[in-house]
Amino acid sequence: MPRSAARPAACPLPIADIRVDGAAADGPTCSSDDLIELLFFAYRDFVGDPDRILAEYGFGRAHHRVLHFVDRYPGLTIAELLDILRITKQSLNRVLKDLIEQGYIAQKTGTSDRRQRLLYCTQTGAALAGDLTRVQTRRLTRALAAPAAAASPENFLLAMIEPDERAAVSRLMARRGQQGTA
Amino acid sequence: MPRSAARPAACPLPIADIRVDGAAADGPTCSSDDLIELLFFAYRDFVGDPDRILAEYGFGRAHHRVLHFVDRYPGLTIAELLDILRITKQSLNRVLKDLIEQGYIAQKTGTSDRRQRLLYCTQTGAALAGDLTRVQTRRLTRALAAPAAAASPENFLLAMIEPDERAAVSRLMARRGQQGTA
DNA sequence: TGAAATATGTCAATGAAACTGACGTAATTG
DNA sequence: CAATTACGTCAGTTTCATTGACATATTTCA
Repeated sequence: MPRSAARPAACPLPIADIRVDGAAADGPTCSSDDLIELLFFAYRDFVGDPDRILAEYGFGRAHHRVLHFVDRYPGLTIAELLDILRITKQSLNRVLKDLIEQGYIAQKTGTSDRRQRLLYCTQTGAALAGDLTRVQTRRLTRALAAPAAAASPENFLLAMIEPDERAAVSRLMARRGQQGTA
Repeated sequence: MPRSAARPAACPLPIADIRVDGAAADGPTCSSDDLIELLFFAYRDFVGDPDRILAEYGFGRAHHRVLHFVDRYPGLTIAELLDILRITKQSLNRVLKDLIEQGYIAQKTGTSDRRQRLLYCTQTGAALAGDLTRVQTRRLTRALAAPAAAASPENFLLAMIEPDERAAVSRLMARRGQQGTA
C-alpha cells in the first residue's frame, strides 16, 4: 500500500476505513489538512442548495443570512444582527431594505427601548425561510443518517458533500503530495 | 424545564449534555436547525483566521483558495482548479494573475499536453500557504482535542467556534422559539 | 492533412456584497 | 440638558463574482 505510506504521520483520530454512501473514504483521511478541504467542499455544497432557490427570487446569500436569523430569532435587533453577521450596518441595510420592501421582513419599534427596530418575518418571509431551511436540513439529516457520519468530523463533512461530487473529491484528495498527476 | 419542552421533536442523535472547553452545550443541541447555524458560525471563524494574515499581503479569500489548492496539489491545471472552485476562468484569472506576478505561483507548460499550464507554488508561495494552513490547523486540532468533539458533529462545530464567542453563540441559540427577548 | 475540439488567455461590461467615512435623527441615560 | 446609543443614509471604493465575445495554441480525429 504505497499511498498510505506517503501520508503524513500526524493522524489524531484512530478511525477505520469507512465507506459513506458508496463513496470510498479511501483509507484513513484524518489529517487536519484534509479537514480544511472537506470543510470547504461541504460548505460549498451546503450553501449551494439555498442559492438555487434564492436566485428565483432575485436574492443572494446575504439575503438568506438575514432572513434565516430573523426567522429563527424573532424580535432580533439591528445591533444583534450586525454582531452575528459581522458586517457593517451599510451592508446590512442594503439587503434588509430589499427584504422589507418586498414584504419578507417587518419592523416594529421596540417597547422597552423605542430606538430599537425589532425584526420579524412576515408569513411570506417565514415561508421562504422554511423552504431554505428545508433543503439544508435535508442535506444535514441525510448526512447524519450515513452510518459513519457520527463517528468522526471527517466522515460527517464527507457525507455533507453532494453525493455526485464525493467521488471526485475523494479522488482529488488521494492525490495529495504526489507530483501533479494532472 | 420549559425550554427543552419547546424544542422540536426531531433529534436524530442521542447525545448527552456535554460541555466543550467550559462553554455549556446547554442541553441536547441536536436538531439540524442548530447545525445550520453552527456550520455558519464555525465557518465564519474558520476563514477569519487566514483573512487576517492575507490582509497583510493585500490578498483576499479568493487568493487563499487558489494558493491553498495549488500548494496542496502541485501540477494542478487551470481546468481542474476551475472545477474545484466553481468560478469562471475570468474570475480565476484575476487572482491567479496577482499570485503569479507577485511570485507566489509559477506556471509550467504541460509535458504530455502542451496546452495545459501546470500550476506550482514558489518557495514564497509555499511559505505563505503554510502559514495559512497553520492557523486553520491550529483551530482544527484544538477543536478535535476537545473531549466531546469527536462524539457528534454539533460538538465538533461548536468547538470550532472562537472560544470567546462560544458563550454568545450558545446564549443566542438558547433563545430560539421564544418571542424576541431582545 | 485539415477540420473540429480542447485548454487557456483576454477585453469589456455588469452585478453582488462587502468596505470606509461622514453625517443626521430619535431616544435614552446620567 | 449634555452625552451616549441605536439606527438610517449619502457617497465613494474594493473584492469577487458574473456574462458574452473573441483570440491563440495545441491536440484529436476523420
